[in-house]
Amino acid sequence: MAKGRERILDAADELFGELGFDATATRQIAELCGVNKALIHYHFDTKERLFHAVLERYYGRLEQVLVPLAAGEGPVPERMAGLVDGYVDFLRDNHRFSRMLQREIASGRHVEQIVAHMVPAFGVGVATVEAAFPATRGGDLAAPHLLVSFFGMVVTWFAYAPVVRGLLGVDPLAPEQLEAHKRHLLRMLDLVVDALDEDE
Amino acid sequence: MAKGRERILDAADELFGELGFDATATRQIAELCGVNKALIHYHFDTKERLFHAVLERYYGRLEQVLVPLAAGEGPVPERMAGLVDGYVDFLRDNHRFSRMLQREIASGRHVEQIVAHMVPAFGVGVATVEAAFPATRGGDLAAPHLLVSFFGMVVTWFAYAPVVRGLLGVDPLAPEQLEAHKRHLLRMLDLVVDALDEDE
Amino acid sequence: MAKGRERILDAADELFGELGFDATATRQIAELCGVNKALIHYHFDTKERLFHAVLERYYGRLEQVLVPLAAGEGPVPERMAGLVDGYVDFLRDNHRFSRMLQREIASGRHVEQIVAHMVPAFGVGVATVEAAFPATRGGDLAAPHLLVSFFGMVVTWFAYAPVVRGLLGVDPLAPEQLEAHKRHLLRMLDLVVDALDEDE
Amino acid sequence: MAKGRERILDAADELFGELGFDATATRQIAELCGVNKALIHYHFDTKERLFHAVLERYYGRLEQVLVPLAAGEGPVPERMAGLVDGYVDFLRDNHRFSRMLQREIASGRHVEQIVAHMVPAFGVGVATVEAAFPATRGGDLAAPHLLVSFFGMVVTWFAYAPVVRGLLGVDPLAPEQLEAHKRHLLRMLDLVVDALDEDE
DNA sequence: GATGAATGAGCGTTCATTCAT
DNA sequence: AATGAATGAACGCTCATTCAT
Repeated sequence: MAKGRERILDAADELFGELGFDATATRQIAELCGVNKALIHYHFDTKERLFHAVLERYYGRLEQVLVPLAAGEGPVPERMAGLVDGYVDFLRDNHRFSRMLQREIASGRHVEQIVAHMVPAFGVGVATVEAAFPATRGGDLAAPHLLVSFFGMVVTWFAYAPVVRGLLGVDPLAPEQLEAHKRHLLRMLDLVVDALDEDE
Repeated sequence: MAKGRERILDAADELFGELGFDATATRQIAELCGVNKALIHYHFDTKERLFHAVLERYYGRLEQVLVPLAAGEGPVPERMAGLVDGYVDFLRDNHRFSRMLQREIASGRHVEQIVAHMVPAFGVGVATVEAAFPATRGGDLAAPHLLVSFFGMVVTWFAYAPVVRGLLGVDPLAPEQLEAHKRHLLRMLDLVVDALDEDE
Repeated sequence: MAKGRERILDAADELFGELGFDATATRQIAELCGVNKALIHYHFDTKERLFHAVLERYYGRLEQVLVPLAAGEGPVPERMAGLVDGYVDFLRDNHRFSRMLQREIASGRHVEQIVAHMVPAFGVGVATVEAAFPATRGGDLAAPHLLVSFFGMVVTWFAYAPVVRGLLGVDPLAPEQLEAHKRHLLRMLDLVVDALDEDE
Repeated sequence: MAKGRERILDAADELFGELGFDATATRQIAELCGVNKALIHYHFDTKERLFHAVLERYYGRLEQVLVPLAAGEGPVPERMAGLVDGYVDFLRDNHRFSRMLQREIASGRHVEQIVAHMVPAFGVGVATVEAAFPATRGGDLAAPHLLVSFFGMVVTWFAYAPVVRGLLGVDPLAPEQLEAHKRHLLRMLDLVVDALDEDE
């Protein structure tokens, strides 16, 4: 059975994502999913470990989406575009994930867990880009900077949704806006790939 | 007089920046600057308003730095580069500011205050870019997307410092790393400006 | 179970009755009955609601005593005397109740709750007196004034116990003094009933 | 000058009377009369002594009203009626006084001060009644009981104003209601005096 | 006479956690 | 697997009071 466990995870996901780790009380989680507060500790021991489990569930889903895209057989620039595309779609379908990430990273907490998941992905990314464009190693478009910049461009659009909404007057998470931003990101990628090709 | 007020602001800045709003207790702030807990409430009324005052102090400094750069007389691309440069320098010298921003924005709190400061700056930015490159309006390199992307690229490097450190094995906030990233950002800007020039 | 709940109620009764709502700290209540301070909020949510519950318990007891006396079959004057008698006895056995009432009513707080309990009793009282002595309606011995006066005479003896003690040099709550005052009240009632009979 | 002293007393009177001793903060008093909080302590030392001064001012006024009425030359029953009349008028013109009294007496605080003022008045009252109606000494209409009862009847009407308002649906402190209650009290006094005359 | 700054003690309340059942 | 009762620690905040000016 263990139906309670999943319901707790869902409620914790919602509240941690919406309010943040500190601002979420275990009492709220228990109330939201209709179980006793003590049951949370029975299943997850501490609030910290419950948060860990929520993050872990997200990373499981994310890797299921990104690994096939990264491991594809096509040319590198197309796979990079596919990853940007897939990552935007994933954040759109898991809109609380990016906010959770931003908050906790900036808080310096749970960073080990996040880094542990990012390091292998990042390693593969750097290796792939450097294999495709060996001349750029160490240049202004070196793989590590590129990856961080694209990661930043994608995630900022989601994490800053409330700010962007206030600035542009439209909902940055609405489908047409997301598509527009995706086209923008792919164009940026094009510019970079063209520059890398020239450097070659 | 009012020496206590400044000392409280300094301590609040440090703790809010390091731990976040929720994870910082007024008791900690009082202990850090050696004043009585009640004095915080005497000067700032609530913890919320103290945080507000800390942010406000940062925005005061930031505007003092950015406004002259934005209002310069030179060609637009050079002013854009100057702004990227100045913003990176500001975040380097106020390394807690970007983390505070990331956290609170992602938490959806204090967003009104942040937006209130960003809107005018953003408005000027969009108008300036569109005046310099009128053909791009509405395209994949439209001013709003560009601004958000560059803002995201700059701030991510700082806010994700702990992650980047774990990934690269070097301190991303060390002078040489910051310079390298600045060159990367300026190169990205070059690519965009070139593309905009071609579109013209 | 729920042994703690009753012990908290008892301790709250004692301290609210002795010191008043404002002058009683939840910490004191917890210490008096040997439970943790947080348990009070677990069972009663707020200090306000705890006070409410204490009052409610008193009204439950009071109604159990007075309703049978009021609903008796005998002649009205005898039932009035019975009520004075029963009310004095009740206040003697629940000596903190009248002080709590005086204080909170005079403070204008919890008045809704008190009025909610008094209104039906008062309504029955007025109707009964007016049915027995119809000619007095609107006169100087009109039922509402009479009821307030007798209520005032009874309760003042208890609520002003410390003053009366200082004035008379004897304990007004000692059995013989209470009996003397009860005889006084019944004599006052006699005078009124005789006057009402004459007016008829 | 000492203008500040009087303004503090007025503000303290209003707030103590309306909210009670505990529920009134010195900060509120200072804000209400527009002086600095520390000035209260400069003039009155402690909150306790400030309350004492407020009460003292009331007793000064009350004695100025009642002493001439009690010391009159006419027959005792008429002087008793005059006292009831004068006391009702005084409480009407100083409507916060009775609430303050009820509250603090029931709280058992400031009782020494109150008793100190009541004892001489009470002594004179008892002596006068016993001189006029010597046969009643120790009976059911003995002077102490009578005085407490009439004091209770008068003051209850004022102190229980919120309750009476909820019960009767009219404002018990409105002029016509006060007059009606005064007539009621004088009628009660008549009944007692007639009974005392018969006992003679 | 009057003030702004500062304090120590205490407030009601909430927290994550534990435990017996 | 699940619960109601209970706890110790900490929370933001308010209090009457003090003090230097």
